[in-house]
Amino acid sequence: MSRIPATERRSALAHAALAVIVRDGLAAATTRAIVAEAGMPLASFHYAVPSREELLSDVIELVVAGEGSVTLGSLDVDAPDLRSAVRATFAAYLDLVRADPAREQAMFELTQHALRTPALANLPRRQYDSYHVLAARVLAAGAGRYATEWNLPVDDLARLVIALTDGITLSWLADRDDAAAERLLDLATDAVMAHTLNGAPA
Amino acid sequence: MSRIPATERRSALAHAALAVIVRDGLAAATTRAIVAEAGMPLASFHYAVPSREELLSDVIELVVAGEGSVTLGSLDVDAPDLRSAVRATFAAYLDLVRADPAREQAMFELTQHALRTPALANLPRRQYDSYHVLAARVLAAGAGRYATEWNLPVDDLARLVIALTDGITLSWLADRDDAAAERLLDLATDAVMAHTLNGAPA
DNA sequence: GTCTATAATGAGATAGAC
DNA sequence: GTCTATCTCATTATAGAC
Repeated sequence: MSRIPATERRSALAHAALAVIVRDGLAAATTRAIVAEAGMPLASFHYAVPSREELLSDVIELVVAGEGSVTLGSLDVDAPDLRSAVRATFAAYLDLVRADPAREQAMFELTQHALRTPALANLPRRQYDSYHVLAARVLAAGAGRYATEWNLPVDDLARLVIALTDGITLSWLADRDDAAAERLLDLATDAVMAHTLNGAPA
Repeated sequence: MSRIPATERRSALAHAALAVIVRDGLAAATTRAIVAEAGMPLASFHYAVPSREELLSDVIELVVAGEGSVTLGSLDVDAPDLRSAVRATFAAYLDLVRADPAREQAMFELTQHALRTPALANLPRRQYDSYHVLAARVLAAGAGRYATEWNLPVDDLARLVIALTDGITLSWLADRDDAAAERLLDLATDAVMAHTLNGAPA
């Protein structure tokens, strides 16, 4: 494990830590588990990072930078209309959650940890800012593509989308009820589509 | 600390643990912190409870039983119409979160912990069931009071309400943006009111 | 039955050999 | 610079005095 600069090691440790947190949870992400994941000796940890808390800060930076959460590039371009595109995008997101539930759980765990840690307490704001920015971009692109407009600021609608997304995720994680989740996707779609200029009736 | 039956001690420990988790987070809820909160000597812990994990199971039972989360009895009876009542109820909930953010955070932490622990993995389902039942009851009562009907099964709408509630809570916890939260309450109200029989335009 | 005192374990962090 | 071996501390859990 020689010839690797400290900054690269630090980054490798952060990625390894995220992998451990996703697989086994935040509580299981001990320094030992992290270096084992990274294939490094234990002492490399404090050679590259001052403390475990600082590494967790790095991990949350990864998440804020979008490396942690599943991301959707844009509204489904194959959909015949905006409503279908919105529905398909919510559905695609839920599919990603279903395919890797532990990943979304890890995001929540990291957010909660940051909120409890004074030195990290400002990170969740940036994390949700990045979510909101992403949602706003997707909403704006969708309106443009289907020649529609939203009847309120896209930032407000973005916050609704992220709130719905979190709520969809948490309820599915709790009860794994696919049928109920599908019905919830319909209602989430309605909630968004109610704010097109012409009202967009179902 | 004498003459207290083991079952009462166990219950006292669970309540003390919940208090510690709310105040300092789940990671800080060590056996020492819990017995200190309960005013008991350390050895009482394993006299009343086999292990820390079993006590956490008790704590989640408290939450499922409704002792943990803030609960709203019914839709605001002073509201002039159903829309106002729904808006006021969402607002009242957000006020409770704002008054005691750590409590809602603790609920999320306990849910995530349960999902990561095989022996507790079925508890979040019951937890969310109880949320959904509560929401369904409030929705049904509200429709009755204002002589309206929901145009879909109240259980489906209840799931939307809980999803919105979780989303509202998480976004506010992350950025503490009161103004944005207020606008989100408006959109959440719209989302619910879109499903009254007559469509209930804003 | 209750609690003091003490294991036994696993954690974060470091000294010092190479 | 790198890693083996170790330190120190906090944790869960228990033994044994009263």
